[in-house]
Order: sequence, then structure tokens, then C-alpha cells
Amino acid sequence: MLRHAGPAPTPIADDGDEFRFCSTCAFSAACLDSGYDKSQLRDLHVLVEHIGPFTEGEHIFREGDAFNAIAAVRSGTVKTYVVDASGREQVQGFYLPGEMIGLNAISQARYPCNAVALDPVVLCRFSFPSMAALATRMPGIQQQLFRLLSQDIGKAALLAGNYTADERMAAFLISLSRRYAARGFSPTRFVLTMTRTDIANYLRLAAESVSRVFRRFQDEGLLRVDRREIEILSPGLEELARNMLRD
Amino acid sequence: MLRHAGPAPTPIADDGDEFRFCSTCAFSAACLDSGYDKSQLRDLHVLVEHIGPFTEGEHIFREGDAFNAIAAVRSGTVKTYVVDASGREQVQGFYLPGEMIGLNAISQARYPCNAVALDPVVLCRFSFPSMAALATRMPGIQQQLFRLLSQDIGKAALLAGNYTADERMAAFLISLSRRYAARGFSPTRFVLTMTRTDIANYLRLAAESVSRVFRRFQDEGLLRVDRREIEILSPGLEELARNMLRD
DNA sequence: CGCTAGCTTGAAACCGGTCAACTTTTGTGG
DNA sequence: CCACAAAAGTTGACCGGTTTCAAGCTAGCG
Repeated sequence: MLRHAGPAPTPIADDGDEFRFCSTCAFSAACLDSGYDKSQLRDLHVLVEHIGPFTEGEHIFREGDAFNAIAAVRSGTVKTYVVDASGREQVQGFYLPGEMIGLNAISQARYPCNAVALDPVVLCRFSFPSMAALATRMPGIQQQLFRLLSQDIGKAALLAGNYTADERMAAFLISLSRRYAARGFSPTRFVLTMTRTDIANYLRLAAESVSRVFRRFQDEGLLRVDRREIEILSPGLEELARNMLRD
Repeated sequence: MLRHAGPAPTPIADDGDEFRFCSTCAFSAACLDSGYDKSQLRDLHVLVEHIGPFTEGEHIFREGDAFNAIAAVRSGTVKTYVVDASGREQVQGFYLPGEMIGLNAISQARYPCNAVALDPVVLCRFSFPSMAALATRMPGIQQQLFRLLSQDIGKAALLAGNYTADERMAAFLISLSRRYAARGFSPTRFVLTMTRTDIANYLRLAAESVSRVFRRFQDEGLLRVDRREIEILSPGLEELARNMLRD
């Protein structure tokens, strides 16, 4: 249930005249753009809580925990997963800074999966009941929530599709590239924060297959892989990913 | 964009004292249960529109159409799908009476997939902008929308998992069984409204594999299959499905 | 160091896909 | 209502992409 971890929540800066939201908070833009007055911004502000850092391997919530909050990743990477009846881990997603976790918990009021930090993670926690209440007064927030939820349906559906190992791997890398780029990082060079096994469980492959696909991509000049470091070398990779990402 | 089809929309009965919602409309319960006054119910009422019937094979919306409404299936079955770059159909879901289509279109304001009737289909259409506006005044509706959206994330994630052909088929049948049961139909006997090919494209199998799995299930005494008619014979099927559905 | 988790590589097995032929059902027009 | 055509479904033989199993490698860390 979005346990507190590490130091006590950092108080959010409030210099009296200006509200400052963390730059990675997905709601910031929506709120600041919508021309709300200061008291409404304050309402939003007070229900945001910065929590963490969580250390690598530390769980943010576990399957079955009571749902009370969604959270935006502020820094680090979060992996969500379930463990199926035969003990195999199914990775449901990786969440980078700016992305929202916990949205799939609303319907059951329990988190339906586990969330774990892959590296030091700081979150913006939003009490969901408060957020929902506020959303009735600030339509922009409601809209933004609807959008985020709807988006996640689409993301999950992508992964459900029927694609080859190469296509899924390409789509995975291109997706990371775009998401990093959107945050101002290089779209061609980045570091994987997850293990090969994590990637495999996400892409429905064996870890060995992940290894082999990396090697093949490298041999074909699409990619440079050095341990966890990735460099995308050729637009051929986007071409491969296109089938899945549809553009 | 949720085209009108067939006869003009049936006017919704309004006998002056009592508002009657279609029994399959997913919002009915939420609204009627929440103790709103009559004028609010009227507000909800006027933005619901019964459309159809759509005939078998007729499209309800197409990928790229401007999004303006979500809809609850009132009768019939709707299939949603996309066509990937290599021309193969990827079935994203089957929607039975009481289930909601179009939720994944909110984020982009365009339908990201096609929706087609598999048999005669009647829908309850909800103008989404109106619904969202109303949701700010009726928190129960907002809640219900959040729940529906969140639920769909989970459903999509299920299908993305790594399971065998047998597990996916079993989960598919058990899911249908439960959904029919929830609507008051027999959980053990029902008729498939989709072709083997549709099932295959949904479960990421070849149509031939669907045939073979049906035969094997039948030989193992789990199932009776006659053409499109299904009879679930053994709890062994649920057992198989458990891995995926997490019961 | 030397242990361990993560990763790579090769060989063999297998699940499900593809191809091809055929049967059954459905739909249509004479 | 029958005849025929087209669509849907089934079955068998073969193929191939991935997995599995086994062995060894590498880097990080006590």
C-alpha cells in the first residue's frame, strides 16, 4: 500500500507565491496549463507526497495490498509483475520517470500486482480518494485521469499482440528510446535498468532468447550492446518495431 | 464514430414518475444505487441513446474514427481488432451484453481499433463529453468510470501473459462462462458467437490449433463441442484456467 | 581473491505454425 | 427446394522459432 520508505516525506517547497510541482509529475502540466486559481492549485498540492527513496529490490506495493494511492515515478525505474500459479514471474511493465503506477488497482481497491524498485526510486504519491474528490471540482484533473487510464489499456493491449521475438524486442527498445527522449535523454544511448530475465519475462521470451536476439541485432548492425548499455545504431530497428507500435 | 444503424434510436421510456434504464447498461446500477434525485437521473438519462441493431459484420466504429462516445453492449457480441502492418488481424476483445466498448479511445480522442458486430447488436451509447461533465456533479458516475477503465487495464494485461495454448483456451472458455453466468445464463452451456479464426486471433494461435485444442479437451472429457455449441463438463477446465485467471 | 548472480553460447527437443487436402456448413440464386 | 459456391472447420505431415537443458563465462562485490 505504497509504504513509506527511507527518510520522511520531503516537504514540498512552498515559497508563498509560487507552487512548484516536481517536473516529472504527470499532473503538473495538466494542472498548470488549465488556468486554475491559486487555491485550487494548493488543493492539488497538498495531496501530493514525495516518498522514497526506495532501494533496489525494495517493494513499493504487493499484490493484494489495499489500494489507497496512485503514484508518479519521479526518478528510477519500477517493475510491476505477478507470479503465476506455477511460480513463474510475469512482468507487466516498466515505469520510467513521469509514468504512473497503481492505475490498475482502482477497480478492485487492491493492487493486483507487485511493484518493485529496480534502482533508487522516488515517487510522487497521490491519495486516490482525495484526487478523485478534487477531480469533481477540477475537470482538467478528471480528464487527465481518464486519459492516463485509457492510455494504459492501449499499452497493455500492444503487448498482448502476436509478434515475433525480434519484433517484440525491437518495440521494447524503441519504446524505451522514445520515453527517454520525451524526458530529455538521448534516444539512441541509454542504460537498461532491468536484467535480461526481467526483459524476457516482460516479452514472453526465455532469458536465453533475449541474449540471442541482442547478439543477432548486434551482428546485423542495428544495435550496440555492452552489458546494460544500449546504443541504437540503425533506423532498421524502428522499422522492425513498426509492426507492433503502429507508427 | 458509433454510427447510427438500422431504425432510428428507440426513445427511452419515460412514464413521468420512474426512469427506466436498460437492464444491461453498466451504469444503471451505479446510478440507481447512489440515491441521486430525479433531476440528476434525468440528466444521465438524456445522454443515453439506444442505437442499432447492427447486423452481423457491420462495423460500429473503425480505427482512426473521431471518438465521441463509449457504449455498453445491450445485446449481441462485439469484436474489437486491429490489423497489423503485415495484414494479420489481432483480435483485442469480445464484448458481451453489459460490457463497455470504446474506453481505450479516450486518451487519443480517436478509436485505436475497429469494432464489429458478430451477431445482431444493440448498444447504449453515452456521449463521452456529456458523461464526463455529468461525472463532475455525480461522483458515483466518476467512480464507475474509473473502475471500468481500471478493469480494462487488468483484462488486457491478462492476455499479455505467457501461457500455453491450453491455458489460454481454458481461460477463454471459463471467462465466457463466468460472464454469461453473471448475466443469468448457464455457466456450463453456451454458444460461441465468434469463428475459430476469431478465437485464434484473440488467443495468438493458428485456427488449426484452436481446432486441435478443442478436440483434445473433448478427448480428455473436459468439454463437449458441437459446432459453436460448448458444454463445459469438468472442473478440470477451471483448474487449467486458474494459472491465467488467478481465479 | 573467490563466490554468486547475471549473462552467453551450443545442442537437442518441442510446441505451435504452416501447408495442403479434405469435409462440413452456410448462404445464394436458379 | 435443390445445386452450387464460398466460407468455416478439421485433420495430417512437416517445419521452424523458441524453449529447455547444460556448460561455461563475466563482472561485481563481500
